[in-house]
Amino acid sequence: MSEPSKTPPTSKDVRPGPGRKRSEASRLAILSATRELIGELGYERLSIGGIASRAGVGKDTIYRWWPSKGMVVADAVLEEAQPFYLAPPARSGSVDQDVRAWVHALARDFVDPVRAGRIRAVTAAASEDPATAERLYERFTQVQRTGLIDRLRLAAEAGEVRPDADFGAVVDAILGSLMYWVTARRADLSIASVDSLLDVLLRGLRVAPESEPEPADGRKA
Amino acid sequence: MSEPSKTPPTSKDVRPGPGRKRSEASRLAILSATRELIGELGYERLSIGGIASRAGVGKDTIYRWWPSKGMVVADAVLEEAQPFYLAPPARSGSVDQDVRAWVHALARDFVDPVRAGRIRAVTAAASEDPATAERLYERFTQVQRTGLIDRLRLAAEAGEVRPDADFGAVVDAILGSLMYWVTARRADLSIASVDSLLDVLLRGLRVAPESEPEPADGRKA
Amino acid sequence: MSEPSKTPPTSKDVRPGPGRKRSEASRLAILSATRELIGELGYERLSIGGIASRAGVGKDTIYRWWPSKGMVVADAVLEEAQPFYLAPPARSGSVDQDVRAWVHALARDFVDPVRAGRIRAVTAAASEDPATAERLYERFTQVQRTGLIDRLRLAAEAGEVRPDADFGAVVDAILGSLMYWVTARRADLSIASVDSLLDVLLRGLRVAPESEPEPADGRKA
Amino acid sequence: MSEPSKTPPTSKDVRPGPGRKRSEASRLAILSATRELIGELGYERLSIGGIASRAGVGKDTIYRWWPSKGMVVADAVLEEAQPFYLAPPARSGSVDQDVRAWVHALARDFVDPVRAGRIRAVTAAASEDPATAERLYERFTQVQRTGLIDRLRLAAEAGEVRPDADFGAVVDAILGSLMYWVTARRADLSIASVDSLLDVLLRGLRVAPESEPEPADGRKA
DNA sequence: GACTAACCGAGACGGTACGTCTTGTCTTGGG
DNA sequence: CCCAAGACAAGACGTACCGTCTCGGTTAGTC
Repeated sequence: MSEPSKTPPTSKDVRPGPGRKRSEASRLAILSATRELIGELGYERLSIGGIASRAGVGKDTIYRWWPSKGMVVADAVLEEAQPFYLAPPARSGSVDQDVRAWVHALARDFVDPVRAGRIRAVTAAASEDPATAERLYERFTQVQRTGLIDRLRLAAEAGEVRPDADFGAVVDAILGSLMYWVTARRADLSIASVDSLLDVLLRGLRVAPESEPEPADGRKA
Repeated sequence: MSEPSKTPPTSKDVRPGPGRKRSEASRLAILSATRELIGELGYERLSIGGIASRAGVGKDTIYRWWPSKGMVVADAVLEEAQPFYLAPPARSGSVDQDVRAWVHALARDFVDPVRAGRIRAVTAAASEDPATAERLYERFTQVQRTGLIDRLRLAAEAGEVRPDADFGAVVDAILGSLMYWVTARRADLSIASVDSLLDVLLRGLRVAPESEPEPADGRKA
Repeated sequence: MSEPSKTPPTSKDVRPGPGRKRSEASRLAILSATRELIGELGYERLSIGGIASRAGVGKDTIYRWWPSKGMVVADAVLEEAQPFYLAPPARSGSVDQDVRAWVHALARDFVDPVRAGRIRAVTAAASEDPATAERLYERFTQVQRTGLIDRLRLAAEAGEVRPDADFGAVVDAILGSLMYWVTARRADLSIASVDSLLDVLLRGLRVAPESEPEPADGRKA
Repeated sequence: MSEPSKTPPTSKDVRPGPGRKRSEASRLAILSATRELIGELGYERLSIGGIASRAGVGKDTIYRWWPSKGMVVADAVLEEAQPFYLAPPARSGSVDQDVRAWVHALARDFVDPVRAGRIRAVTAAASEDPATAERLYERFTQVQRTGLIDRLRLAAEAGEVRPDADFGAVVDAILGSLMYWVTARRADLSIASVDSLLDVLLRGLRVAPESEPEPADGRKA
């Protein structure tokens, strides 16, 4: 979940060669110090020097393995990310049940102040460095997005939801809402609101009970 | 749209007193230079000194009137924000038409690279300074949010949409999606996706055609 | 002792014309505030803004009448300089008595901590601004120097001291010693040391008791 | 003549420890740039940033090793101070010859415009910062003072000069005069004046040729 | 008694320098 | 070759003053 990002020793391309091996202790100390300092200072006031000093590590050891502060933060947060929401939703029941259960689990995590702080840190990191954004998207967002989309597609095949909806847009609305609540609105992310949004979305996705003639009016494209 | 932020001369509480008056030319030069530099450098590489130098202004003149880089950016962007999406959606037709028209207009703005860059800048500013976040929320997000919510409430009174939905959550899903697309996903915000999301949401909000028995299953709270 | 230095209303060249007259109250407040702040902060940490604020005066009122911080300090100190050492030494006795009495009076002033602080301030002012140095030399040092030299010349005419000595050099040694003690050596200026120096100098100036054959050896030029 | 002033590695108290060593090249570049800028701008208009920029060095490298502008100037000037006047006067002849030779050498240095400029700079530095004054006194003035006093004391033992004079006061008059000429009087320091002062002082120090009864009159203490 | 010019307080202005902080690189000595 | 320590060049930070420039408001004269 956080191998060297700069020179990833992908399998065999690096000869074991002479020289001291990378210190796992240092790597862990750096990521752990980073998580601590995110909690104490937030992303902006975090500094590479501060992490090195807290971790009892030379600054160069950080620069040797990570290209930027954002990447360190990304790895630090990813390392402790809960595994359950990197797994796709269950397929054992109705879409409603499965999606709701999965989103609830994620939302509960977002509600925790420590986790929310890390989400904000990681968001700030992404917003100032495209490479970090890319990494986070690949390793975090995309996994969730794909999992949810696939579950919806399965439901479509099962005839539970309309097959012609843009599932990507729907999933983005769910994940975007959560992000929006912990970053932009900084407010009370309530489980009730999440639930209510899911109500509307799932109802909107449901196959028309009869021959409802299309949304009809107001469509642009 | 960008009166002094530090000592807002709220109506009459500031006597015209002695001393040179604030230079409107400087204020405009600062905000204009800020917008230019956001486009050229992005928020992170923007510096107070750089703004001052580009604007032909002393750094103190910036620090005298704004408490942080974020606030300068907020004012710079707010000053040129289009007025139409600070106005509420029209009430002249179906909810579908009115909401769609309003969201389209906003989305078209988000698609413009210059505007999108400013949105990202303003988002970064908000994510590193709560005071800036607060200002932006008050002056930008809240206005839009309230406008949309009120339009939905009106529709509820008119029997167009279900009155028991959490309109706040729905609106946050719309605005959150847009934010999410220009910041986190950094991807192609397509009008088609926006439209598709609106389809699902509006359909989900529509009053049940008959005695649909409630979402029923999977509800948590 | 401290008329306007910038635009000295030398007699008649300025028509009395209409317009408000210079405020004597402001002038006094400025010089007085300057003396206070010299005591509290020393010359280096003194600022024009600080003087203006302490004096309850606009900065421009200072800049209108004085060209530099050094000049304000010069005037502030000159205004309260004791008159006795701006008068020449008495001519009522032996050179020894007259010179010693005059130098004692001056030295006693230099020993006072407040006065010594002002001397140091004025010295710093002179060392950073030639115009201030010039003004202080004219109004302070030169007066003393000329007075002492004249007294020694009178003694030479009276046959009390050797007429071929360089009285300027001797007087500079006296005044230079005092300056040196309060500025460079920052040490204990003791009246005893002054006395001892005067012993040596006056003895060295005394006419040779008999046909002493000249210093003879070691002369360079 | 200019080891680190902040953390002087006095012999063994600093373990050689890990970490990059202080760059001698930077140290020399800083002191050399300082001397250049003293000549071009004078002490007052000298700035740390200017020194750093001229030396091709970061500001921090200056602040790391010197506590103030004054100290940098002190080290810069001390480093190129001529060694001869930090050595005591010769003891190879009459006091007259030895003292005169030594003072001439010093005075010739003071006459040189570049050296005089440095003396003025160092004086200004001392006058605005006690710590700098202390350092300069220890490393420069005190050495000269002690050397001269010792030579006079030796002469006293040899019966060349009166043993009861305050040699400190006499030496201060010599050194003070020189300082006074280059700083306060800003005037023509002429070798002739120095010589004349030495005439008077040395004559005044000479043992009374016969039973001269004491200065007698006018003595205070 | 109005006019008018200069002075005054206040304080904003464009600048320069400050001393601190952080960045990313380089160097040293030890493992 | 890795690592901790830490010096280095670069440059942004926010503060303090500089000396200049409006602002209204206040005094004197002169019409």
